[in-house]
Amino acid sequence: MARLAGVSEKTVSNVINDYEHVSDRTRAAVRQAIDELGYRVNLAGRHLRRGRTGIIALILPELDFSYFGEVATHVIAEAERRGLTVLVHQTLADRQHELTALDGFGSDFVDGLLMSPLALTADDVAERGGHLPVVLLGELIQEGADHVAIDNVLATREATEHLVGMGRRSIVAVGGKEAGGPEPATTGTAQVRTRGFREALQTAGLPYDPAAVLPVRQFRTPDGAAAVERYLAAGHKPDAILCLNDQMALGTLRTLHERGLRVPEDVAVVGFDDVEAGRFSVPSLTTVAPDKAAVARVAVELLVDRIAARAEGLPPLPPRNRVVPHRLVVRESTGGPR
Amino acid sequence: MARLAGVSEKTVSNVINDYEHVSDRTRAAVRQAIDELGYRVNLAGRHLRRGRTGIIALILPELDFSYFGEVATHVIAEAERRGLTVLVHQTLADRQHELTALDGFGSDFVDGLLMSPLALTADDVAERGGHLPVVLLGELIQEGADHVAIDNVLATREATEHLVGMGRRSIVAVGGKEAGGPEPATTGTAQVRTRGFREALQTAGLPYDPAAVLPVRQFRTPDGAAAVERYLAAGHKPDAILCLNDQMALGTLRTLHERGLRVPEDVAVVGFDDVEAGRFSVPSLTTVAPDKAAVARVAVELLVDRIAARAEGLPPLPPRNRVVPHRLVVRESTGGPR
DNA sequence: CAGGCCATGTACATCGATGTAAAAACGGGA
DNA sequence: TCCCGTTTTTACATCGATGTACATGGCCTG
Repeated sequence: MARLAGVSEKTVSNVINDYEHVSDRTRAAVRQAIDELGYRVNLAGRHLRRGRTGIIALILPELDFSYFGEVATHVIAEAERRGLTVLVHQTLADRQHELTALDGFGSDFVDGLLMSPLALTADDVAERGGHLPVVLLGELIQEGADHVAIDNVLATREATEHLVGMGRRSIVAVGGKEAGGPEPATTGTAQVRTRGFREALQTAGLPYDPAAVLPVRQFRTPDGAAAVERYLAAGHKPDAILCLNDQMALGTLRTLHERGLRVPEDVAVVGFDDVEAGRFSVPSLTTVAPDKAAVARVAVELLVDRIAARAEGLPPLPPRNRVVPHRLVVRESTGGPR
Repeated sequence: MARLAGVSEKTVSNVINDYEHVSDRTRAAVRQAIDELGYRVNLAGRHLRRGRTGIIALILPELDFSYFGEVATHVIAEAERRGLTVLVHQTLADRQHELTALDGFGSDFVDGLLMSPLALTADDVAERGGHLPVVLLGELIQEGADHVAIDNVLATREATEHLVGMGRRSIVAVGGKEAGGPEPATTGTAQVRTRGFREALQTAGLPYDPAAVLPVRQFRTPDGAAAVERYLAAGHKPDAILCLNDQMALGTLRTLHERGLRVPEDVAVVGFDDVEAGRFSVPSLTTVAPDKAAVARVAVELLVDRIAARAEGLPPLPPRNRVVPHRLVVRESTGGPR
C-alpha cells in the first residue's frame, strides 16, 4: 500500500479525491508515493463503497449500423463531459440479449442504460426494467419508460409529401409494418413511420395500397435490396420508394441500378437517418436527418436525472417523452442539387 | 440480505456459484429467496474478492466505421462464448484517449484490452501498457505487444498486381504513407500497405511516383473523396486507384462519378476491408477481404491467454504476432462479374 | 453402540476505498 | 504558559462476495 511511503490510509484517499484539508506537504508526499509505486485506484473498492460505477451502457441492436455508430459517438462525447464512461453493447436485435442487457447483465456494474430496443415491448421494459435506470432511444409506442425520438409520424409525412410534391403517385414504403403484420422488424419505429406514410397519402388523396408496404426482417442493406427486387420482379412499377432507413435505401439504389432504372428520373428514393454513406452514394440520398447530437444530449440528460434520483433514494421519475428535431435533406435521389 | 429468507450467507454464495455440496432443499430455499427479493450479485463485491471482472474492452478509433463495427460483432460473439463481456470504447484516433484507454481508464475494471491503435506508437504500448494485458488489432510495425493482422504487404501486393494484370499502368494509392511523410493517419497499416504497393510496382517494372501516394488525415469517406478530387483537379489521369480502406474507396467512387469518369472503364478502384456497403455500392467494390471472424477469434484467444497468465502470477508472455488469412474479392469496380 | 468419514453449513477474515467520528497537531489570544 | 478553536490526520466500520478453516450432523462400519 501507498501507506509505506506516506503515512496513513484514508489520507491517500483524501488526496486522490482532492479533499481540501490536506497539507501541501502531505499531499506532495502521497503524490510521490503514488507515482513511485504506480498505484492505481481500485474501481471495485470504490464501487463497493460508493455504490456507483460511473459506467453507463449503450445497448444497440447492431454496431455496424452507421446510424448507431454515429449516435454512439455523440453519446460517448456527451457522457464523457459528465464524467461517465460508456460501455457499448450489441444485442443483434435478439430478444434474449436485450432482456439480459435490460437486467444489467445479471449484475450491476452499470449505473444505467441507454437502449435502442428492437425486439422488446414496452411491457418488457416496464416489468423487468425495475432495478436499473433506463432511457430508450427510438419509439416503443406504449408508455412505460423514458423515450427520446424524433417525431416520426411527422417526419414520414414530410418525406412522403416531398415525393408527392414532385409528382410521384405510386409510392412504396420499404420496411413498413401494418397493424398485425408479421415480422417485428423495428417494432415501434416501423409502425409509427408507416402511419405517417399512410396519413400523407390520404391527405394527398392518393390510394393506400397495403401491398406497397414491404415488410423486412431487418433494417439492413440486403433486406432493403431484396424487398425491392421482389416487388419489382412481381411486375410493379413504382415511381418512388420511401425506405425507412438509409441502409435499406442504399440497398434499394443498388437494386434499381441492377434493373436499369434511373434514380431519380424513373424512381425517386428517400431514406431515414442521414448516415454518411448516403452523402457519398451515387446518386446521393435524400433523407430524413434526425438531430443526432440532440438525441444523445437529451438521452444522457434523462438518464443522469434518473440515476441521480435513484442514488438519493427518491421514487423513480415518471416516464418522460422527449421529441428532438429533424429535417428533410433533399439530395440527388429525389432530384435535389448535386 | 437473502440471509433472512434462507439461512447463512456463504451458503448463498455457494448456491450462486453452483458449489456442489449444497443439499437440494437448501438450494431450493435459497433460490426462492433470491427470486422473492429480486436479489442480484454485486459485481463490486465479487470483483473486489476475485480480482477479475470478466470484462474486456475493445478500443476502437471510430464506431461508425463499418469495418470496426463488423469486427466488433465477431469479437463480442467470441468473447461471449468465453463468458466475457465486451465493453466497446471509442478514441476518435486521439492520442490522449488512446493512452487513457491503455491505462485501463485510470483504474482497473477491465481484465484486458483489445485495441486498434491509430495514434499510438509501439513504444507507448510497451511503456505504458505495463499493468494490463493488451492485444493489438492491426499493425504497429515494431515489436512490443501481441498483434493480430492480415499480411498487409502481401495483400496490397496482390491487389496492386490485380490492377496491373488488367493493364493498368498509372495507379494511385489513397491513404498511403511514405517514410517520413506527415500525417500519421493509420500509422502502421498505412506504412505497411504502402510498402506492398511499392513492391508490386517494382516487380511489375512500373515507375513508383511518390506523388501518386495520397496521404489523408483520416481513413474516412470524405477524406478519400477529397484526396482524389485534389489529385484529379491537379490534372493527373490515373487509370486505377488503390484505396487503403473501403470507406475511402466509396468516397473515391463518388468523386469519379462527379467528374464523369466511368468505373471501371476509365478508372479501376480497389478497397480494403470488404465492408457491407461495398457489396451494394454502384459499382460494387473490389476489395481485400480480411477474415474478420479469424481476427476476432485469434485476438480474443491471445488476450485470454495473457489474462490467465497474469492471474496466475506468471511473467508476461513474450509478444506474439499472428497473421490471419485474407483474400481478394473482385467485383465490378475492377471489371469483376456483376 | 462407538468411532470415523463425508456431506453440509457456518464464522470470520479479507479484498480496497471511503464516510464518520474522534484524536492529534497547530496557531493564537489571553 | 495555558486553553480553545481549527486544521490535519487517523482508527474503525462498512460496502458484498467468497476463501479458509472449522463445526455440525448423518450414516456406515466394525
